[in-house]
Amino acid sequence: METTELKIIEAAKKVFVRKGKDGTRMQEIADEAGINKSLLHYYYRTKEKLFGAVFKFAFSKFAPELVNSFNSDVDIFTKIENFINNYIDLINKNPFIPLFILNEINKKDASFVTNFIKSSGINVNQFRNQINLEIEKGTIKKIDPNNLIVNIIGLCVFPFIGKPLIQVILFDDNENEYDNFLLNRKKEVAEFIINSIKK
Amino acid sequence: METTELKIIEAAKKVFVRKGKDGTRMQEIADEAGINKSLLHYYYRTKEKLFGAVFKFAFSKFAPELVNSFNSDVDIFTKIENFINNYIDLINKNPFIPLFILNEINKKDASFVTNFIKSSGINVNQFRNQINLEIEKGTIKKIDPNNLIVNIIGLCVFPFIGKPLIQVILFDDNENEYDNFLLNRKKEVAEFIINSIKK
DNA sequence: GTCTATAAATTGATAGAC
DNA sequence: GTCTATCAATTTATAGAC
Repeated sequence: METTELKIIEAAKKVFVRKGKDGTRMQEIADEAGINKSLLHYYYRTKEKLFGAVFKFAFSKFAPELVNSFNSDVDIFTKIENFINNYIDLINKNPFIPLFILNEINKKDASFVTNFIKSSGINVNQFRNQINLEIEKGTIKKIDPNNLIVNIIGLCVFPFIGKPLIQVILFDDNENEYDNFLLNRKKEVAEFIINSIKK
Repeated sequence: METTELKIIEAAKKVFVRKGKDGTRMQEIADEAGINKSLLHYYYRTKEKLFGAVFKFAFSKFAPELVNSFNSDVDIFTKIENFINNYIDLINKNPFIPLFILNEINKKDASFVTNFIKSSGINVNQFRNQINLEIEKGTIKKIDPNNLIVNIIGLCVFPFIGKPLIQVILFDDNENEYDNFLLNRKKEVAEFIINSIKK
């Protein structure tokens, strides 16, 4: 099915994610969708509402993976490895969404962010408990669970949002080398984290 | 000294860094500086040129720290600890600059990024060699230097650009708890990395 | 539902008085 | 150097024909 509404939302995703809310022109979305500008307003009354739909989509793309991976019922090392594999795969398929989310969410006021995330169902308690349990059991070294969680996510996300910088500084602007770097990244991150926490 | 030009650039930094190039209005910079909008154009002919000055400043704030820390002549563990301490201090003093840089640089075309960074003098060869040497000597475990460098920087930067998200997800939107988390972060990151690479 | 035409508001930039 | 007034272009949004 290729309805107009679908064409609009797909085009809006492309342009908003690449250029941000402020940098996006309704005309460009219309061009990308191959339709008239007025039709955008017919389906989504305002730019703000269209942006809202795109933002919600972008966020909901990444939240479930977080929830499912962190709450799955496997041992801690497998869980960490699974998360890294799945999350980096996901970012690879949508490389511009993380920076888009981080950027737009930093502009929103606090209450919006709170309400939005609360309704997304992200909950890390199960994983937090598991980390503390493994520390008690002596499987892993003592570490603050919140710091470990931030480390895991940060190590997955940062290479993508920093790509233009890293590619030039570390790889002499060679995109092939950078793609190769990203290919190995899953293995490297998992190893780096496991090495750090394993007793 | 409180010249007009200084007031303008200070105001421009504040607004551009918070709202990005596209989200910034010349009027808002003028208001922030307490002067007339026309004066902005008198000193910096266009918005683009004023933005250029701000972007250059923001970047040059973070580049020297990278260069100096990575090229200093100390043992690898001290170097990593020093870098983390200095870099997180620096971000703490300018918490919105990293996301600003990452966001704007992702919009620029590749040749601009290349030329800009090349002229900034960032060079990681000394540090890269040191890592390889320590691996040979058996001081640290085998690890790809580029991955280690990305890990170090990412672990420092990510908690700041992800603050609004992390604060809600991990700290129930309690800002005090998050500030406390950031306070301990230097120690935690250093420990996490050293634990991972030390033999 | 989809288009053309146009309104209404915003905004970067300039001209010109002081 | 600094201001007021204003232009010119852009851009969101709507009205109305088909």
